[in-house]
Amino acid sequence: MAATIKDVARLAGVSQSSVSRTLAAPDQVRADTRARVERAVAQLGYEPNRIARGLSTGRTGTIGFLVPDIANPFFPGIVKAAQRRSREFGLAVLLADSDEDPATETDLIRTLTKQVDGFVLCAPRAGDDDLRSVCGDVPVVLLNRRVGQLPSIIFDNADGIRQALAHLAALGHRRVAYVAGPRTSWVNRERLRAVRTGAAGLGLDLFEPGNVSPDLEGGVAVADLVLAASVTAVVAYNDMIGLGLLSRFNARGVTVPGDVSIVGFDDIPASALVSPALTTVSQPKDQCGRAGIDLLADLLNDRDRPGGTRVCLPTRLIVRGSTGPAPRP
Amino acid sequence: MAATIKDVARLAGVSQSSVSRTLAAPDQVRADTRARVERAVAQLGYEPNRIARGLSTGRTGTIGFLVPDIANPFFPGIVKAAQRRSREFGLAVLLADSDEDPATETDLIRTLTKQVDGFVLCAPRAGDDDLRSVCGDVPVVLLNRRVGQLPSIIFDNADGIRQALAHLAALGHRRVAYVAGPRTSWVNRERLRAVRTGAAGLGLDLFEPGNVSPDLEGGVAVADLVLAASVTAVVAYNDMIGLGLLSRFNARGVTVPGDVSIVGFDDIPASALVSPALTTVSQPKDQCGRAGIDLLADLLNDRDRPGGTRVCLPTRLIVRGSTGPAPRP
DNA sequence: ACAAGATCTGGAACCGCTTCCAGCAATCGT
DNA sequence: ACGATTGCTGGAAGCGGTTCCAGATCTTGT
Repeated sequence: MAATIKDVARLAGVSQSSVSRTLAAPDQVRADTRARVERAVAQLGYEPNRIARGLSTGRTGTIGFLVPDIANPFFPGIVKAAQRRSREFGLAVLLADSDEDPATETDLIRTLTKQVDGFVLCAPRAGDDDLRSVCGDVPVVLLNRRVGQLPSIIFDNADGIRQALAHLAALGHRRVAYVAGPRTSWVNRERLRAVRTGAAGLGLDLFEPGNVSPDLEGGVAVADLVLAASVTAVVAYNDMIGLGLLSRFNARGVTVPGDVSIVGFDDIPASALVSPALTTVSQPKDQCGRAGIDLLADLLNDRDRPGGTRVCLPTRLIVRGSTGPAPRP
Repeated sequence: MAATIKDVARLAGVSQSSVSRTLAAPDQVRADTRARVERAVAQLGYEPNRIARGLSTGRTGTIGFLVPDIANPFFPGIVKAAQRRSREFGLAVLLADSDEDPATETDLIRTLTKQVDGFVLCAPRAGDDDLRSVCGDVPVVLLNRRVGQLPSIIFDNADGIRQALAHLAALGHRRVAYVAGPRTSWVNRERLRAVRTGAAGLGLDLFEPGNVSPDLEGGVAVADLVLAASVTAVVAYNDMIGLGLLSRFNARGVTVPGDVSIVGFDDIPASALVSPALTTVSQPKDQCGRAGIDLLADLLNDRDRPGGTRVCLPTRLIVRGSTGPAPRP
């Protein structure tokens, strides 16, 4: 059995209180008491039981990290960074995967809420109101989603889209398609809006084949529609759709970027591996995960943040092989 | 503030004990008492505080799930399945990422060990003895690793390799390379052994360029060595190495599978997306994650398992575009 | 050297729940 | 109808910490 605070107290010849204090507020105990306690702690290899501590302090030293789908290549990078940062704060991470289902999501939050000090909700699928009601009970940081004034870390989707469109325009493209993701996705709405204003600003002719599921199949399914619309370039809601387009174009003998250019969004690992490699908008995922934990940690210690509680991270266009000059008509 | 057991007891007009019993062992309380408690529970929306329960029962309802690198595409699928299964058991999952470092790994296990009921260690990097010592304190299930008689779920690496070599032999390949992964990896040792016996059995000439890191760079770095050895096919320790080989071959104008065939191992998502798509040995990852939780749950309830505590899951060769008939000399 | 103040310490209550134990009521056998 | 089981229930003692409070000890100023 592991040593308890009582064992330490007995060995050191002091009271439990003193042991507790030595650990929590060393400057409140006399040097020699502290020394004896520390010796006893070392000798017994004592480490406070976090569960017990949690019961009396109401703080568990654990945070909940919720993702819609950990198997989606967009998320592991964020989780990893968050994980690493949490460890630096001595926080453990309770991972929850909602399987893209809003009901499961709120359910998970509800059941986990008493075991954690706070939540990081990564691209939550639940509605604004549900999210707001959750945040009443426990500190929450939103990642890749913004709801009112709630603390959040987002990427500069609009600027990413702007860069992508400017890149295409510079290559001589005049008519481009935007393949939208799920209608209910906050990020999709952001990107869609940016595409519309961006296209208008650059004088681009915009074709919108509608919303598809944000995976390979979605891209494959919409590819022929895009082709029939005689665009010379297509911007995809995300890389998976972009890869689906690429795959279907290849299959139909449409050359990329000779006949049509493709730009994705997210810079998932696979995008660099296909050929031609996918031009895409990259987001600092590790920074996002890290900043999410930083923000939550500040919230937990109700520290004020100089930068405010709503962070926007820059995006960057990565030009690879899938974009090239527009073909001559 | 959330309702406590006291509130429920007061409202129902019974003692705390009865409330507790109603929840834990309903058949030990009289029907009408139970009914009153249940009504009070419903009315207050009471849910027992797991922390408090954990303190008195010594069980937290949480399991630790440790991976070497969640950003490695091999793991998210397993984590996801494990996650889903845990939820069915009412278990929460504490995720830990060791960053491929054995010391971090044992450290994580040690610090988390008092917050969890048990661990699932996914492809642990620590040495056998460290692992054994951990398992003394807390129930542990090993995934993709076997250490003595410890409970474990592994894939049938040997059979996967056998299938891959048989496939190549059938295509007329006579001289093949095996690009080994990290020397310290248990899985690598398994696969290497299987390659040697398999090649001998099939009368294949085996070239071993040595160990490389199990990522894209590893594959790229070793590609020229493989080529210089005039093999017609190469089996890679894993898909990332396989993709690295493919990429370098492409760059050098070596056609795949015209000049040389490539077989990977793991069937990560990207392998299906590249062209030619990578022939690879697939492992039932979701089954693995699920079985890991099942096994741990049995251990936690010290149930006896009919199947024993060491499970071996089948592997399956997925033939794609990267393998073809051996070129005529 | 002594009172006032500051510093340190131990006792005890408490966090929310489980579980042992004793007691009481209802049931049973004869 | 009576004692012996059996079935339920409430009280209370933990689980392992933290923290408030009162009292003991040590400084300090004079």
